[in-house]
Amino acid sequence: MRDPVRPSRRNEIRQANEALILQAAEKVFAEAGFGGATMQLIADMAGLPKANLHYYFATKEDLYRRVVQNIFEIWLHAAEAMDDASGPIAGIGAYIEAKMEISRRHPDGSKVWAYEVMHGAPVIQDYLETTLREWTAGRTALIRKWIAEGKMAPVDPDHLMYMIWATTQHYADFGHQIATLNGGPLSDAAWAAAKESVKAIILRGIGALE
Amino acid sequence: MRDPVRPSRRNEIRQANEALILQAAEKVFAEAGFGGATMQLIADMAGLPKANLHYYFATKEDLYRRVVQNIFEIWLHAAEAMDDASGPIAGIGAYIEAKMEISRRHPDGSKVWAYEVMHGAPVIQDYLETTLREWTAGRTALIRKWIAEGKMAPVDPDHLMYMIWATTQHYADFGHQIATLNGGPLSDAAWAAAKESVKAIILRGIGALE
DNA sequence: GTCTATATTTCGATAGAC
DNA sequence: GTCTATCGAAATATAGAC
Repeated sequence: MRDPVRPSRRNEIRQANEALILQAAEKVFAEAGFGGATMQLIADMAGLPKANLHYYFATKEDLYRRVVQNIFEIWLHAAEAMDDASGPIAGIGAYIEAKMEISRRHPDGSKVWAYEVMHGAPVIQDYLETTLREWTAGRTALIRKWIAEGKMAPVDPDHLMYMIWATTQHYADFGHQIATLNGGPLSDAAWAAAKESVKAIILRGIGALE
Repeated sequence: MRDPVRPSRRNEIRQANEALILQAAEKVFAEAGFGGATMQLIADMAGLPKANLHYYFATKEDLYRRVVQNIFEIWLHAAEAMDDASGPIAGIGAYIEAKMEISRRHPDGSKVWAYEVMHGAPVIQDYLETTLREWTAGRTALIRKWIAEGKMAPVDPDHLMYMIWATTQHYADFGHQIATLNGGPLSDAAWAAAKESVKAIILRGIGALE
């Protein structure tokens, strides 16, 4: 064989290193934005020489794009419980819980997404126009069905989705502000209380508790 | 006189140029973040040579700090209608309306604030710990009073404030995403509908409509 | 696949004529 | 107070030995 490293072994190395770099990149992009992040900082955090990053990801923008796509995929799967539910209390309640849990577990990914959208979505505009638009249309249709069945008040489904996104992601994107006002990071109990508060106000707000 | 420009005239020039630069800087910082913004871009947008920016603002960070302080001041004054109200329907309703109107009129300022907080508030941490904390304590005390008087449901005042901030600012910070899903920027009527949707869900959600 | 050294560009900031 | 020219630092990206 010309190559001492077998394809499968090489794939393992590539996958492991890509994951390591992506994890470091997510953190640095979240802390500094795309413009403020440097390949050197990402390399240091990953414990690799800077040139290795360019071996696995051709450009800084390619690396950034992968980080944004990751959080997007995670969010897309968060609504499966909503689709299976028979009504808004279980469905929207489960969706809020899932989104809150993602804010807690993946705050950096959420921040990178916020950064990307805030600056005009230069690298994921096509996702907004295709995948996200179709995904949203499906969920608002479900909400309209629940309204027609008398299971909740006739609220605007789009603005309801915006409120759920805004509120749940706020605990990630503005986590630093919340921690400062709270006198420190939210404890497990405080996170549970936050979930319940958000669920209670929104579910009552759409008339799903009566 | 040694100086051909009288102090008052000089002050007028300084004020006018500072305002011009701050306006351009807000737009560029909103579009690119602190790290992605360049003094050259800001100078081009203001129609001035780059060196003039350094004449009025010693460093890029000084200029950025002024932009962040501006939006903070605007938000602080948005709750005056809340303080004067006799209950949550008028008070919180007016606060939501004021915050929505600011998101519509100052989307760039809102984005710069979001950028700053998302990245750990390196230049306005002291504001969070002093002014914002005191301001929030005053408003949550007012909400607790309304709850004690039986004017609204016993929701957690802090999480209610987070929801109001998150939802209203979402229309500025994620305005690009909303416009994409909406098929274009929100019309006057769409903005009015957004305001009413947000008010309706939150006011019903805190039990202030019954 | 890894890493050192470096090419090239662009940034923030300043000097100095006007 | 304005503007051209430029310095020094730091960035992305690559070349090439191992």
